[in-house]
Amino acid sequence: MNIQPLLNYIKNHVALTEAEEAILTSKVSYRKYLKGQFIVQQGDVCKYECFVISGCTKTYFVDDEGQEHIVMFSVEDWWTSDIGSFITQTPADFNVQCLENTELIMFSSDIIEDLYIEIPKLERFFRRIIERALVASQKRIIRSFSLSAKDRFLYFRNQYPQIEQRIPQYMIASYLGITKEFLSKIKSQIILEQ
Amino acid sequence: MNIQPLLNYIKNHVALTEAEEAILTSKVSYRKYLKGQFIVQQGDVCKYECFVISGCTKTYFVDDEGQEHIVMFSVEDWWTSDIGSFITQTPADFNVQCLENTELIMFSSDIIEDLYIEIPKLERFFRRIIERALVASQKRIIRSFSLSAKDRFLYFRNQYPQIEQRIPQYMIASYLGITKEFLSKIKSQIILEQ
DNA sequence: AGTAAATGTTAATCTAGATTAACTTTATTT
DNA sequence: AAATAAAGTTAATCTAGATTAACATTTACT
Repeated sequence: MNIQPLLNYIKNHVALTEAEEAILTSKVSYRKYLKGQFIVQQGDVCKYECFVISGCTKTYFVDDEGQEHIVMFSVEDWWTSDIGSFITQTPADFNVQCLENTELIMFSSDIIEDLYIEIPKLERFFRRIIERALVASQKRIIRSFSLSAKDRFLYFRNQYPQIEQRIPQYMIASYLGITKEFLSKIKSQIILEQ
Repeated sequence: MNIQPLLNYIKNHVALTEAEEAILTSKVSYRKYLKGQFIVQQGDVCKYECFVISGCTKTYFVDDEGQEHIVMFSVEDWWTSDIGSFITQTPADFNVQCLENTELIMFSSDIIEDLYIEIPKLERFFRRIIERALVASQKRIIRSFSLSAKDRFLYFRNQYPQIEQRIPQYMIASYLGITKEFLSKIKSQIILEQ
């Protein structure tokens, strides 16, 4: 089990002692998933918050018309979960599926509460992570209302050039809230402009 | 200073002792704003997270074309702030303006860090508040991608019937990401259907 | 290598919602 | 009670992006 990327990541936010790192390491679990497998399925109760060690996942939901909408991608050093389901222990709105073979560190809902008490610094750490996620989510709402599809795509390409490379274009279109045909049109338009 | 609504609100999440309530009360500040006044202005660094005791605010930003986009409304027992600016102490993206005379309890960025240390239960409290806000924000993204303007309006009307009553319609249109003319059309369409 | 499946492109047509503009109704101020 | 401003409505026209469908290219599988 390779937990070092998580420890490094935590180090950027709070300083854990070796003893605290040992407690953390003993409580979390490690798991490998294959490409195509589901970490969470819509309707299940989500039991884990997961830190991605390697690989890539998509978080999406299927609407009443059967349309798939991708809400986020997660790659190395990102988190993935249906946090709404996790914190309330109610059925998940989202599916989390692996787009590549993926290694995760998993925090179960039971042990995370213990960890908050044993290592209060971790409660601070998660508070900060969630604050950042909230800010990012609010900014995404702004973008969805104030930018055209083309500008949202350019923003995405600029912010996550690595992700654009490893994910099929029709999934990026879904993430941007447009059809794959229209993204194709946008891309050919961008090429013509250069 | 009427802090009781905040203490009641906190009670729903964590149990504070009388001593802890006294510490909290001594550290937060209380302020009244008049209708039209700004709690935060785009470009300023946001110094406070605010709990609304009475009144109503809108949080909005102005895009490059000068268009106003309302991100949220806050009424009694809600929070208001530019949380991105608050946590990073960088210039705010948003304006927060009072739509009515408004009474607030304000947590400054300095004292909130002290409070987390003095009363760790408050760090838990804020973590949970922020988790909920994140979930709400993610669900709003889903709705913006998967629902038509009409369905977003019906959802809003159903979730926040009190807010619909006290806010001008053109602001609700802005919150929904549509023009006031189109909201007007939607409403007359809904009336015809009944 | 050859076939099937997955992914991406192009173009014609259609529609939800924007824009513009003129008008009506409701609040506010004097 | 007028006058003025703010808020809401209606209708005509326009456009960003959806839908449909046929085709092209890339990737994976036997």
